[in-house]
Amino acid sequence: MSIFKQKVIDLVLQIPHGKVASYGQIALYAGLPRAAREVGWILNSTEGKVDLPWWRVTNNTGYLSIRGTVISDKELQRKLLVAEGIKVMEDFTFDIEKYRWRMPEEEVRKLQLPHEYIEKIVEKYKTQMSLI
DNA sequence: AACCTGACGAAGA
DNA sequence: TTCTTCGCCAGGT
Repeated sequence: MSIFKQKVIDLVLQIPHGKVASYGQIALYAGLPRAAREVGWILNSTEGKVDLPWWRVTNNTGYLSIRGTVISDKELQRKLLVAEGIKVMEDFTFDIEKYRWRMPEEEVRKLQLPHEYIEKIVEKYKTQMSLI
C-alpha cells in the first residue's frame, strides 16, 4: 500500500460524525493537492475491505458523485448522511460548506506538510489556523 | 511501454 | 450561469 493511500485512509477515519470532506480536501491534507480523483479511486478500491466512513467524502460542489456499485450507491450514501443529521436533497445535492469538516490546527501540524501546503489549506478551507 | 480510466476540480467559453 | 475541457496520479490492460 502506498503512503498516499495510507494517509487517505487515516484522514477519512478522522472525519467526525455529521461532517463531510471533499475528495480534493482529503488529497490536499494527504500532500497531493491535485490528486482528488485518486482519492475517489482509493475509496472505491478499499470498499468492503477497510472499515471506513466513506460516505463522509463527497464532491466539493456539494453533490454525491459516487457511482452505483453493488455495495454502495448514491441512495445509500444519502441515507447514511441524513442519519447523521445532514440535509441531503432528493437530487443528491446539499450545502457542503455548512457541514464541511475543518481539521483542527494541531492535527494539520501532525501531517508534517511543507509550509506552502499549510498556507494553501488555510486559504482554501479557512481552517481554524488564525491563531498561528 | 503506451494507453485508458476514474466516487475530482478549477478554469475558461 | 451552465457546460466543456484539461490536468491530475495510480493501477489495470
